[in-house]
Amino acid sequence: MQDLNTEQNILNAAILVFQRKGMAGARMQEIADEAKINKAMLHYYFRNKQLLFEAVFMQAFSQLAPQLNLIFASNDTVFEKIRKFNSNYIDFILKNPYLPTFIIQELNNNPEFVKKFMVHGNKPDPNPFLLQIEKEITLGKIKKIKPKQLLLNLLSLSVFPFVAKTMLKLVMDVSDQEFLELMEERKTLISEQIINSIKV
Amino acid sequence: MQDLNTEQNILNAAILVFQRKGMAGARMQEIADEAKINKAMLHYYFRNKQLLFEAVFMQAFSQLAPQLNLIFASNDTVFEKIRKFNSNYIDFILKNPYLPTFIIQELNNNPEFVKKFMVHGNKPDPNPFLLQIEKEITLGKIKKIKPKQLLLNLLSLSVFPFVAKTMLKLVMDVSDQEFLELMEERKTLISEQIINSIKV
DNA sequence: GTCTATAGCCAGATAGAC
DNA sequence: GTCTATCTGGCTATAGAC
Repeated sequence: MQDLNTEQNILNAAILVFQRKGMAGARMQEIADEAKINKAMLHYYFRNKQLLFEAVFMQAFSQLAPQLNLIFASNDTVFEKIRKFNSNYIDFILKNPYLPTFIIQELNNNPEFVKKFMVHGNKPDPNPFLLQIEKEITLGKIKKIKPKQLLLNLLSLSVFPFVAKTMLKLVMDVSDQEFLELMEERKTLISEQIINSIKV
Repeated sequence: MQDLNTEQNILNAAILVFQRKGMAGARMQEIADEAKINKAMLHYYFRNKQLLFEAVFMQAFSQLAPQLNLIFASNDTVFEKIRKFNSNYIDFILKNPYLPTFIIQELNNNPEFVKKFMVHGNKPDPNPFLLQIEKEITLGKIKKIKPKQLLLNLLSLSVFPFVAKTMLKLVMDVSDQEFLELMEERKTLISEQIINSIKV
């Protein structure tokens, strides 16, 4: 796992630390320790903290967006997309549980900065999905609802538990194991609830 | 609005800055500027940054929890609680939009620290609500569902849009005005969707 | 490419006059 | 209680040997 590539090794360590502490709270020394290399190496490879952070953020963000667009832009029906979204996306987040929190946190602390990454193929584009919802409503295939509200519901139900995991575990008194089981169950639970709410 | 009380004046300024930048990113100078007082005053009143932060966090947290418990512990039916929760809680967050993000962010960055506040009447306690759901399921009043999943749905649908607001505005191309309208609509929209999903 | 040593800066904290 | 001036420590960043 080590030394395949010092640069990727640093990135992996930086992801962990930036995710735990955020940009401002992260320490270059802690990243170096995590990567088991010398602190000076960080500067050798990434010049400074800001650039290292941007590399980490870029990598995180560019994983998330295409994943979303793949589903939004496919040829499936709205029902199928909802099912696929929950199944695939929750799976994806389970494998990268830090991503949503990290992105939302840094986006809140530094909204301007993030817009830099919102270009080319990196921007999540829900428009195809929103237009499709309009269309299926007109065709009488699903109940009337503001497309953005439907999308909000979809995102809220699937992403929120991960963002608020620490709080939820505390408040609802849930173990890591139970949390995983609940998330596993949600893959289908949420889909059925949403579909049920718009089924004609 | 100023000088009523220097201590509260500082707290108000600190809330703003800590919310924008988080504990690590916040600067004592920025808080002093925001409060239009001298930096030394911060130390005079709150001794150090950590204690000032704890005072801010405590104030934020102790607003949120009772608000929740009031609804969870009332004598209403599950349906009524769901309606009240969405109406009251979204209203409350609209007036304090920084609260959920702030709490979730600092809780993620420093899980240990937060447990200090999770005592006395300050801990959100969803148990009465969870037990009530079990009971109404047994009585055949609502469909079978894991109580925790229902609570997760409720919290997700109402809180997530606020936590992810910056991201959502960017991705869904929504103005502040439109965001408010969507949230206003959600007060009833969400309730009906959730109730619909568990109605026998 | 990797390391040690250190420069330089910035932010939290305090001393002390008023 | 409020201010100015200043100390101190910690952290980013670089110089330079190997």
